[in-house]
Amino acid sequence: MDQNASQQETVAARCEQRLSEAGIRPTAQRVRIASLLLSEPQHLSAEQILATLRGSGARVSKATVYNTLNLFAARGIIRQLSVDGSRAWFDSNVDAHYHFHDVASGALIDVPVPSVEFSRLPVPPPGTEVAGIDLIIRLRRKAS
Amino acid sequence: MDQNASQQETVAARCEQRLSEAGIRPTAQRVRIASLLLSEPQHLSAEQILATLRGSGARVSKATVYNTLNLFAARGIIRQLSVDGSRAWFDSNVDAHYHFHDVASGALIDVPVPSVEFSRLPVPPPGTEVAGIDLIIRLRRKAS
DNA sequence: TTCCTTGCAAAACTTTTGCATTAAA
DNA sequence: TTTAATGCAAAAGTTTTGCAAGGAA
Repeated sequence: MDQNASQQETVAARCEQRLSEAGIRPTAQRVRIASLLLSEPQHLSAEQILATLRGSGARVSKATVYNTLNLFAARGIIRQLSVDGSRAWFDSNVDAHYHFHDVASGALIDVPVPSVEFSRLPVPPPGTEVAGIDLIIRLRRKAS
Repeated sequence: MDQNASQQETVAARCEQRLSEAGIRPTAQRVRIASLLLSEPQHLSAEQILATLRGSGARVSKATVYNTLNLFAARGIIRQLSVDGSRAWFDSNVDAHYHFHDVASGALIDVPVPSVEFSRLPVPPPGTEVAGIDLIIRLRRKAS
């Protein structure tokens, strides 16, 4: 067994366990989707995931990809991002963090929590409380 | 002439001028869309605008609504928001500001700039600069 | 006239859903 | 065996586009 294969097996096994812990039945498709997303922190669209899986020989349907991503997001295994309205992005980093968005290229870059500090935040309207803060710093190419 | 009619005329006239200043030919449809949006700070979807205009007897097509909203957004007359990925929201307030988003009801509430203060922000990646900051504070119903 | 805008319908995309089939426990 | 997940195709929802007709300069 070469190193790549064993590495993938390790990732798959870890994902399987993580899904089980979340009460999600670890089917072949779900483990493959989880392995793809959770191998490293990244931002992927449903179509990208479908194309990547099919490109690597997996049998997966579009419906399953969407179902799975929604399920993962609902269980807190991934996070769905609204960046530009054209499509949803799925972030494998569920720890609190923010984003740079390079408008020209569409690239998303994680911004760790400690690099943003709020010295003042508005009081939520009566009867509500803050559930989360989505911060997107839009970037353009510097002229200079 | 009653007060309402004269008020509407004033709004329409103001919108017409604003469009002209932006180099946009103030056609009947554009003025109506601008009047609706710019009468007060608000967040509307394309469908809402279409329905409202048709409900008040205007002859407007869906294509024109979308074309017009995109045009206005490109010229900085309105601002397009990505809140939840389901559809675009158009904000008639183009001054810098942030938003509360009541996840349960979908409501959007403006947050004025002075009520948010950043004491630390990340340095943009080399070759880029900050074009804008989108901040959405998600709200849930308070349990207590 | 000439150019721009509109309306309509169709197309393009992304995402969801219904249902028969298949796989998991 | 029983329940849940998958795949396919179709549907649904939003937004864009092609093109003929209409309107402004």
